[in-house]
Amino acid sequence: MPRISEERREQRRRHILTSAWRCFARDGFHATSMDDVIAASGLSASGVYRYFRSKDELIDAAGRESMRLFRELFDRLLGQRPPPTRTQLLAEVVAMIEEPPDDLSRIAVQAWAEALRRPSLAEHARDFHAELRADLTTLAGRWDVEDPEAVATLLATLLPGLLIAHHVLGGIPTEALFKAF
Amino acid sequence: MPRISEERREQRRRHILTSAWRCFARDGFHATSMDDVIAASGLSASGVYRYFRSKDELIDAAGRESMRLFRELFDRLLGQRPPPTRTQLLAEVVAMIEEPPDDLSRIAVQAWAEALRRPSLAEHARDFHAELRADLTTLAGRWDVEDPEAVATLLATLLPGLLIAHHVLGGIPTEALFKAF
Amino acid sequence: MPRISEERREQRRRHILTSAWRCFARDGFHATSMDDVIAASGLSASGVYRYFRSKDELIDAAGRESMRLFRELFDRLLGQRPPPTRTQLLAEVVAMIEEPPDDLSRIAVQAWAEALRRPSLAEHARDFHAELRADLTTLAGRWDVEDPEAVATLLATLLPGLLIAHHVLGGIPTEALFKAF
Amino acid sequence: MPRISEERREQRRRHILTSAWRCFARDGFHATSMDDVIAASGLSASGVYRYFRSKDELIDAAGRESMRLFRELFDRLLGQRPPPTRTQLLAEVVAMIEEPPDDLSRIAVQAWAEALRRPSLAEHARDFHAELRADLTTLAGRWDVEDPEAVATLLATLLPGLLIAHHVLGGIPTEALFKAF
DNA sequence: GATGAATGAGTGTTCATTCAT
DNA sequence: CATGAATGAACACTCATTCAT
Repeated sequence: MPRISEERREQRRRHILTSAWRCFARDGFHATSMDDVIAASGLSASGVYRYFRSKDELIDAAGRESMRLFRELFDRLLGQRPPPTRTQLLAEVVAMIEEPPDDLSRIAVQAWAEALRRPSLAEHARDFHAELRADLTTLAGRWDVEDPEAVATLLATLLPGLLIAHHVLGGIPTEALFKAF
Repeated sequence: MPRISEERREQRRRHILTSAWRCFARDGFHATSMDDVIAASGLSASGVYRYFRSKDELIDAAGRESMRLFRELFDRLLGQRPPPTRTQLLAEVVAMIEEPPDDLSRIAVQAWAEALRRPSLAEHARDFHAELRADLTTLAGRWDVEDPEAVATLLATLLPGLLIAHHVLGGIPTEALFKAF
Repeated sequence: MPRISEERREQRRRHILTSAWRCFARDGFHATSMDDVIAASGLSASGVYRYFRSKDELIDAAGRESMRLFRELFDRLLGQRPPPTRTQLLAEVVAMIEEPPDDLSRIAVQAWAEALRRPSLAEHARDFHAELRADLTTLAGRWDVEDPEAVATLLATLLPGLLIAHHVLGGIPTEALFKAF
Repeated sequence: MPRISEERREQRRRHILTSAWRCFARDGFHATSMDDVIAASGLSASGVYRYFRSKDELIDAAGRESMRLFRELFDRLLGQRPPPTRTQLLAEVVAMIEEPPDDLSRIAVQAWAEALRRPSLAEHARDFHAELRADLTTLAGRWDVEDPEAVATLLATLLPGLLIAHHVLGGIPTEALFKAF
């Protein structure tokens, strides 16, 4: 029987993950040391290691969390009533990315890079992407498009480029995308 | 007078960069140690440091090189006579990404992630992207599209997604993109 | 009044010692962590610490126990009726060592090494050895030997070598010892 | 081409091994930290690691060295002209053990214990023991004994007991052994 | 000019033990 | 009385980089 409730345990885990999150978003997975995470969490080294067995586990959890949060945001977007039009959807995705804080999308960019060498993250990314495409397909079914699935795929494939445009290239070229899309 | 020496110097520099390249593509920038690079180059530690003052400089150079090589590939594509149609272009970009070796695109993914924290790389990425858009715009001018610049922008923004789809998501959904685009 | 409680206490203590024993025999005193012992015992950390104040105390207890058990085995051997002859005794000691499980003798070897730095264990080892020599002397008095004490001493001194021969050197050279002894 | 001569390299390696030796003799293999060894050597951490890839490698080397030194001592004893008699040999072995410094024999005791869990050390111990028995057999051939090999085996098997008697039990019972042997 | 031995600061992780609950 | 979460100090080891030769 644990002295700490399951709830409290989960809470602590989230606290550590959040602390790591901030470090990861600022410095990247590898330029963040465990000491950075430990200091940010306010716990002791072994306190952190009780909840995450290794730095890798923490990176994994952060990467997955970034995709989970993206799903949540998309779920909200896709669940709107009345369903957004094509233009509205793109506008809202862009707004979502541009809206501070941008921790989430910074970590997503790194998670994709990290997925190159970390099969567990790659798998998670695949799942995320598949679900996203499925949902977008449903939504696109309501638009006046010839092939909803194809349009959904294009949108989903565009996503990484939007993040990179925002963070690296000086901004998302919203106007142009509206016109071309 | 030191003409040959200058040439040799450049040659050496490229050799080191190529050696680092292989390591970076395999393990990422941060999981690659300078010792890895030094061993791969076959030179001595100080031999490497004579040509690159720090690991950061090497990462920078590798990131820039990845963009330079991409430019080269696009230059070839865009310079074709007769100029490729919209569909042809997309097909050739996909073919270029899918064709081994995939070192180049692996490093590009990492370079974008690294650009989040490294202004010099971000700047370079911006330049690359601007040039790419300009060239694509010229090309798109020949297609039957309403707004060539918008189409070029869409294509350029799509690029990161294509790389990630290839490396992480199990393949580029070529068919769907053809239809939607 | 707390009679039963006292009994239970002793029982618990033995349970912990037995659990530690298994770990120590497998991994040695120092490559065994308290967490290993705690996990093996099935108790909580503080449960274990209630019975043994420190790892050192546990090592001490295990070392002493190994000598106590050796005494028990020798007591049985030496108490045989009719008393064993010289050859029989050696044979039985060898049989005792070679008979699995060999936890006991593995720990004895480690206890001697540990006794180099741990006066309390050294003292215990001295006591054990003195008693062993005394008993063997009594027994040797019945044999046809010139100096029973000398023979007993030789036997007692040989003991570590027998254990090491068994565990490290690939077996006790029984035949040769029989001839020479 | 190394900047440091092969000779100097070997010298440094021996220096580190000697520094570790002192620590190991005092505290045992496992209660000695690499920092202890590093401090004793006067080098930096990575300086030590250039010569020994891990603590395990250092323990191995120390264990082997202890056996090598024992061989050297025995070689000298066994090479004496005229060859020692039985009694002389035993006396000299005892003298050798009792003569300070006793680092060597302290480490030997620990090496045997360590050999329980470290096959490489066990193998080395076996080799050492086999050679020792062979040499002793040759020597015993000159004595007036029925079975030289058996006597040699008894002597070799006795060795661990002598060390433990010296270090742990308060002294080697020389007199008794002389009589019984 | 080129070498590679050497470094100090830092890495991720585990340790024996305690104490709030 | 018993728990197991928490700790601080230590652990073995690696890093990017420099400099005596």
